Amino acid sequence: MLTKKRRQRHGQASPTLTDVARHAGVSRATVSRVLNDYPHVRPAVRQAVLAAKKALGYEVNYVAKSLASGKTKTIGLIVADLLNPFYAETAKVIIEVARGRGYNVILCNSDYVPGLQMEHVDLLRQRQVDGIIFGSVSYDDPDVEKLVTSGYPCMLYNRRLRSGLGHYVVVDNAYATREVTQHLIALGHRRIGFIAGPQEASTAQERLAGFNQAMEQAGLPVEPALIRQGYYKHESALRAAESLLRVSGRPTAIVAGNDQMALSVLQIAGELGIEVPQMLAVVGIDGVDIGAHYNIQLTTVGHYKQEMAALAATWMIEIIQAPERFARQAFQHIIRPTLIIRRTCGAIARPALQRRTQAS
Amino acid sequence: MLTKKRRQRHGQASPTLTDVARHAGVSRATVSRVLNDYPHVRPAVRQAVLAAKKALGYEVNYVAKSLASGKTKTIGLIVADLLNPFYAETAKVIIEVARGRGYNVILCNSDYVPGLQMEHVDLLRQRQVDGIIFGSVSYDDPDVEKLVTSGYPCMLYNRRLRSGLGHYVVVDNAYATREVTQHLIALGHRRIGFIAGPQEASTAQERLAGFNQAMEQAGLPVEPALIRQGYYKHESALRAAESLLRVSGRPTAIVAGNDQMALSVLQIAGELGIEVPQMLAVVGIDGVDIGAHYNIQLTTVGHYKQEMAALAATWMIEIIQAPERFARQAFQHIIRPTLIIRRTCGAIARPALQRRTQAS
DNA sequence: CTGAAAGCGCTTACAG
DNA sequence: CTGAAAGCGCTTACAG
Repeated sequence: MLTKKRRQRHGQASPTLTDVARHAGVSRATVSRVLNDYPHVRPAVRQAVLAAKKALGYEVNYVAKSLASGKTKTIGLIVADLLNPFYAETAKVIIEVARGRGYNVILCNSDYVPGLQMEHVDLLRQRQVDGIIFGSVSYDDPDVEKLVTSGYPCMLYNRRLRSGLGHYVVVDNAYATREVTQHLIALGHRRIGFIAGPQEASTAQERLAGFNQAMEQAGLPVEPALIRQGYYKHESALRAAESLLRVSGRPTAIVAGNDQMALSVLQIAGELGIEVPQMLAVVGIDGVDIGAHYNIQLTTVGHYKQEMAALAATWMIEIIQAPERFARQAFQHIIRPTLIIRRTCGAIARPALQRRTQAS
Repeated sequence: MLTKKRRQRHGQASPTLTDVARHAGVSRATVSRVLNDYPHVRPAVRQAVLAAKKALGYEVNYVAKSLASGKTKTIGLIVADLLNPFYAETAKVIIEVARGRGYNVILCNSDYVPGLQMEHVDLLRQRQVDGIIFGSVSYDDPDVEKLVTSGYPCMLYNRRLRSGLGHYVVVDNAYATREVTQHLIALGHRRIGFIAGPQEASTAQERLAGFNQAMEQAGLPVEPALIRQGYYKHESALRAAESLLRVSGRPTAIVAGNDQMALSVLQIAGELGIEVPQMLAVVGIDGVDIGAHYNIQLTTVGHYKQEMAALAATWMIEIIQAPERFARQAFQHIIRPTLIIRRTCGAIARPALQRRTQAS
């Protein structure tokens, strides 16, 4: 009486492929073939196997299958912060695209800490995930570079490596920031503040560069005193915005390095009694959903996050399934975003009512 | 020359436990023992194994370990909608608690579709996850009930089963809704509208019941015309709120079944030119982060989601690790939430500035 | 078209 | 305290 381990644990054991084979009177190899839709199986045999499977209520054990086949049909996804709507919104798309192709995703939060990210990478590799999608890679990260050049299936989205290595899908950050800055300049703003993301993020550097470009092209001075570090985090962005708004000769407009920090600026402005957009224009970047809310109406640059996430997931899976296709040629895609003009920039007197009134 | 499969794939193979054993001159069993911190191993042998591991750069293969040990150290988490901040915020806590105890989580999105949830359950079981945390179980769900009574490790949070089966951690929804409704009544409101969640959610039924209780206790009539279905979704809540606000004799206050729908009410009120809180009081339930934003300042019932998520994760793992402890006695925890008074209910003339000014 | 056999990389009683 | 052996539940060349 050979008791399977499972039998010991719960009262009853799940049937295995061996059980199905016995029930159908065929070999385990044959069962495996029909279960995996191999071509050359006699219809009668196929029917018998399927009947046995149904009779026993057999379900495949993916762990065993993974060990034998060398693929887990699982991908790891590392984001900086699930509380930043940008990551929640892109994670959702990635999870759904992956699911549509039979992949599950293990979600990890690096909390904007580069060290934590590598811990997750190690763990995910131990788990034998088929690939890893990074939402928050550091601009210079020797570990990730090594991983990428080793041929390990990786996909970067949102941020990329300074070296330019690896497969990635990003937005044209300099363009995005130029767009939004030029928009403010066109509205007559001259003293424009900027709240930057952390140095180690490519997005932060590129967005700052775009801001500087727009200012210079307009012949406006870039005052260091008007540039503050917000680290893409709510708390630090609050402090950055507050100090920016408490100086004498404060800016008349602020470009936030992302929507999350733009929300922080709106928070502080409100608390300080500085009316937006009458006394201060505020713009962000990312196009997170909440920015469209009536009480927020954040002007931003967006319309790219869904595409970015879908591309990242789709091509991650392509790379996993045919790595040789991508060994020489990296998949590198840059999306051009769209300026979304809403209320906080001051360009619109009152909100449009079209959509709602028509829906009534 | 026995080429491992891995060797065929990439240029080089990862070292296995067998390699470590050979390198250290011991058996694989011994390597396994030191790697898993078994007590009775001679210190010298332990050192040798650890040295070999380091020399080879060995990392465990969790898939093999899972197959042999029968545990994957992975839990499944099914939420209704990652775009609802409540789920993003609780998912983050669950992922972090799990990580602290060595568990990874596979995140699934049921999109409020009961059928999709069962698909995910089947997939997660095939993946041999050690347990499943449900964030959005249906009030009546024979499949989940069967799963729960079969002894499969499950944890429900947020919602529970009508049968009362299973381990769960929920908030006292009736109390929560009574609190917020009584608050509105105390402020003088008599015509109060309610936007309900979907029938199949225990939270929706309990919150509606709490609303009715508060109204009845105050001797106020519950007018069916003032109760609308919002399904916990933005789009349908928009429609529900709009129809509620366009009737003649519209309510002076609206209780939304959750914060997500309260945001929808604020959206519509804004678009219709109905000022909050002067012309309409709005309250929600959940205490999502964005509700605290200056531009929103949503009165709600909260201060429970972190605890709920942490308890769900912690006890899920306890149950996984000692199922016999919970075979007779279910873990069932009900959290009493706190009323959070902010601006949208009209109780506060102008927002408090304390925190900020003190921080300056 | 199908089966016997080896193998994936671990763990775990069972001896000693 | 340690090793030999069996086993976890699959897949995959290799024959036929």
